[in-house]
Amino acid sequence: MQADHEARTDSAALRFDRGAETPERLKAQLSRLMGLTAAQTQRAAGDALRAVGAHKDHFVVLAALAEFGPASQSALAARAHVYKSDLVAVLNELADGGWIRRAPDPSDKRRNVITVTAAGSRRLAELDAVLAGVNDHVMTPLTPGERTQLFALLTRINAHLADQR
Amino acid sequence: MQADHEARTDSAALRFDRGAETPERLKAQLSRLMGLTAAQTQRAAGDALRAVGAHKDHFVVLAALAEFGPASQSALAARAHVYKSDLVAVLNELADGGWIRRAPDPSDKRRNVITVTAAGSRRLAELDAVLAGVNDHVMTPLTPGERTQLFALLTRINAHLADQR
DNA sequence: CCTGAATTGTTAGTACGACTAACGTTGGCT
DNA sequence: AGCCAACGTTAGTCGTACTAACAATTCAGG
Repeated sequence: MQADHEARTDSAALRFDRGAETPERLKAQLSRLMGLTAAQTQRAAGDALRAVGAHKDHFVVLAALAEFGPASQSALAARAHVYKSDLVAVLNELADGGWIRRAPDPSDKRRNVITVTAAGSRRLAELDAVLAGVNDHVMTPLTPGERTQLFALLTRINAHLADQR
Repeated sequence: MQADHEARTDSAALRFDRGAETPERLKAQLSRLMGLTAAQTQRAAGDALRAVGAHKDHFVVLAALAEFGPASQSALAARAHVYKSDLVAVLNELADGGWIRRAPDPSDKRRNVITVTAAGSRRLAELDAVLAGVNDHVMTPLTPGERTQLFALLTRINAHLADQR
């Protein structure tokens, strides 16, 4: 057996329509199509980030820091929508890479002030480029107009569902 | 505090664009938009199924049985793309509801033959209706033409990504 | 200024889905 | 006969979303 040189798992299990092998009823389920396609996309993004030693939250946290400036961990958790408990590990990893600095806040000894380093800014740019590549790869079969359309349709659905209650 | 009468968690954490609160870089990531929207959709589907005491695999397995006829557990696992290890629990639940029968195969004592009961057919129709309602709810803001388009775009992306290697 | 309540970072743990490994039983093959 | 493959089942890993509890610190009110 020599079957896993680069795909982690099946990769065909995420195919929505396998012709006669796929029950017709499943082919009508948008939730399934969206779920599978999102899983493919996230796997692609996850793999690409893993290849450079990062993962999703690294990008999210660096982006939040870059755009909103230094923050305490709980402010950061709120902004990046990462649980403060999970943030601890993310910050440890980012600090190990030298991409952020975690310093005690002199004005409030409960707080840490998180700051992006110069290397952190470069790292963010790197991860941004990686993800741009993934997005492009995912949307390869679509024309520019179709890409815009897809983005718009998903955005409307997302806003609609988020507005519920 | 009295804030969780029916939403299991945040529900706002799945919003893609929170205006000024959302870092601009995140607003360019299709993988994020797709992931969040798929999560919303799957949460809606999961909640709706849970409300009638079912979950995703119940539907998938019943659909496969209904369209391909009685099968052994491993055949079913292959067709429904459910791991045979997980299928055990699903079949236990379906059997408890009286929706399937699990009988030993007389011609091969290793096998169980799984059959849908009449109640199982009705159950499938019920779950199908529940999911149709969810799909409709999710796509509320879209016109019929847009719904078709979204389906088509996602289908192309899914096929493209599944064809990789 | 003192005491109780709230906040901060952290550790630990739950819930759940996707996925793998191993095992006893049975069957087909030669 | 003997060996390997397939069957159903149990158990366990891994990753991610999410909650609970806790010590340290700060803050507000009497």
